[in-house]
Amino acid sequence: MDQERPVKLSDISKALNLSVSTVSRALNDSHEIGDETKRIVQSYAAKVNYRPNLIAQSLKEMKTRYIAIIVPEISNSFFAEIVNGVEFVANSQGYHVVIYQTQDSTEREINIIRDVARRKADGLLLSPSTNQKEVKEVMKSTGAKLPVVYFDRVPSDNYCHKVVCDNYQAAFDATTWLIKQGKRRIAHMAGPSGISISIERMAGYSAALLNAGISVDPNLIRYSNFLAQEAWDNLRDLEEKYQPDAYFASSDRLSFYCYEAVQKLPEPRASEVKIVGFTNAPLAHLLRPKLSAIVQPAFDMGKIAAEMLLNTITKKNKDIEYGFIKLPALLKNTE
Amino acid sequence: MDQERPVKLSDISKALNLSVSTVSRALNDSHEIGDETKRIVQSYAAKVNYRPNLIAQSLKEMKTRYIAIIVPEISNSFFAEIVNGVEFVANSQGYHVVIYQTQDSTEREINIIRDVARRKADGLLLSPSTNQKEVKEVMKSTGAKLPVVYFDRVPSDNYCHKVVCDNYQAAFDATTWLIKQGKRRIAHMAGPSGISISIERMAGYSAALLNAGISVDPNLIRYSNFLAQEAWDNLRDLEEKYQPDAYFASSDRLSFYCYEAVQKLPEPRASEVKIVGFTNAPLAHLLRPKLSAIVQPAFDMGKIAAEMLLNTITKKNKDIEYGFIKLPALLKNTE
DNA sequence: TAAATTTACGCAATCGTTTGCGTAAATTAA
DNA sequence: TTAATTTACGCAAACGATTGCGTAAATTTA
Repeated sequence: MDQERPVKLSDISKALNLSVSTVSRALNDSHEIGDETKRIVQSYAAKVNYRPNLIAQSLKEMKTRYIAIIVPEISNSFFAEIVNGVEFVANSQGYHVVIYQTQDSTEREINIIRDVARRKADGLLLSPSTNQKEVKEVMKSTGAKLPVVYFDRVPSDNYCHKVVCDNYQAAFDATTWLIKQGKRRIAHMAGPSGISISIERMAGYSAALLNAGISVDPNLIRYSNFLAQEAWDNLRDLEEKYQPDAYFASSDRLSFYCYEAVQKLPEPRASEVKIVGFTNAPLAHLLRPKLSAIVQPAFDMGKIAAEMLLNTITKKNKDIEYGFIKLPALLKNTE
Repeated sequence: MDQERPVKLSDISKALNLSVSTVSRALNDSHEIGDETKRIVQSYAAKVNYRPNLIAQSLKEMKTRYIAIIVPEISNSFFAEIVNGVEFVANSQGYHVVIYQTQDSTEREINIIRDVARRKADGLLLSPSTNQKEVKEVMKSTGAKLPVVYFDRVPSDNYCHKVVCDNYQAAFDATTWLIKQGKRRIAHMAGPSGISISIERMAGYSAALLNAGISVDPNLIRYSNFLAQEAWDNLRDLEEKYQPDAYFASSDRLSFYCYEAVQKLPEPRASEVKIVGFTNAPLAHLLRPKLSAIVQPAFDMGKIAAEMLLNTITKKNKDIEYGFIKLPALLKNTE
């Protein structure tokens, strides 16, 4: 039953003295093939372990039955959980998921999008590190009609599918909690300015301060891109000049940079400065002193994003209706 | 320059009054096309943003220019780093990497291997959660001649490409270090029995004990599969009955289960029991008390595995020469 | 019983490329 | 000047599957 090369339809057709088209239809259980013939073909195909060549199928049908997801990095637990949610839904509907990493490089991101288009993925889940306009340009220039669902970092307009968590509320809650702990000089380690998550988290942070009668001090707000050096420089500068009594960190990485920097401070500051940050890392709750965490419902975000994408892929009526889902994020590990 | 659907060769050929074959050859810089024609075709193709359809190319050439990597889970830093190493090499050679997760399910693993074969990946990097024999069976039944490089968990025979770290030495060093810390009742939390890494790490652990004149106590050795519950049960049982003074954990997950279990113990045990475990998690070094870590050179393992795979893919002479690379792993975070 | 319909299959085009082969025209060699 | 070669292109098959259409034979209908 083993063979040297994959069995194809014409192998079966020759062996059974049937035409290729009959074999194809028999395997696809077409009504225009006799029951007896079907039985013969199907059992023979099973015996020789026939598997349709997916490339040929894809070329014919102009469908690949796979969706792509582009994330900054897979080792980030937040994105890993999203991927898991996506796979959960996609696999259950017979789709495969191809994961791409941009490592937060615009160049890589654009190349990947081009490649996804050329390989004719049926859809794309995207959390762009890049300028939104540029992404849409690239997408258009491929000429592909590639359905896209944005998640986490999303465009500001309403002409696209989006899945996010309630960044504003989460940032508000986190900052408010720090204030309740008696903190007043709360630094905000923000991600790159200009992208949706940074803007919303900043807004929540500011609102919480103002709500508590604390004015927003621009000196305590630092934007960092994805390079570790920039974050470290910001942290050192903050410690030297302003000595905040708490940090609110806007991403997984920034949370850990903050945590590490604070732990290196001399006591008693090291154990007095409180930190709360966005993170889905399962190890975070093992840290002492605690790193309080805003945990996003990443798995669900992935599930929902995949469902939206597959819906638009398989939809018959072409009138698009853009979806915008916002899920709550929870503050955890606050003793 | 934008268009509604992707431009294909025949679009260009019509627009320029040339045959499709001439256009194809011109774009591929064939010597049998005049310089002037080439210039015209290439500039027009650039103008209309022509990108070859990779599915059609793949079907024609029976090559897809992508390789697959199958890992238990991507959120595990060890595997994430391996993937990064693989992508580093593969991308530089024009290959794309498709990542699959088995979540340590045999069923998923087999389905994925089948799918990889059907989609005609040019090669496969595999760290099987599954019975080796079964994996080879499945591979054979697809009829695909799919080059494979195993990494981390590898078959015992020498008729395949393998990349591993020196598990024996690392386990020996880790155990020896614990002994030097004055520990005698060192428990070993091992992974599933029967797979290469478990066997080798167990051997290193035993050798270190014997080397120090300590007999190996089977009660202190616990095999756990990938389910958290099993590990927790083992840990509770160990604590109730034997109260080891140190733990040597054989994987990322087991390390953290151990760490968490120990931290929950009443003092002074919680701070006296020492733990050393295999982990590549960047957060591990932030833990206090320390979690000493055996760090595998995951990025390099990924690079080497990808190089081996791409070599066998692109090799002209068909006589296979199997490679077996073993890299050292380092004990870190031991103050 | 003749006509209409259904059943069960084969032929050939198609998806978008690549490539072996054929062939005029242009060039070189004899 | 004629023959041999090279240049520069087009035709058509191929990769492996799906599918519209055509058509004998079998069945049903009038």
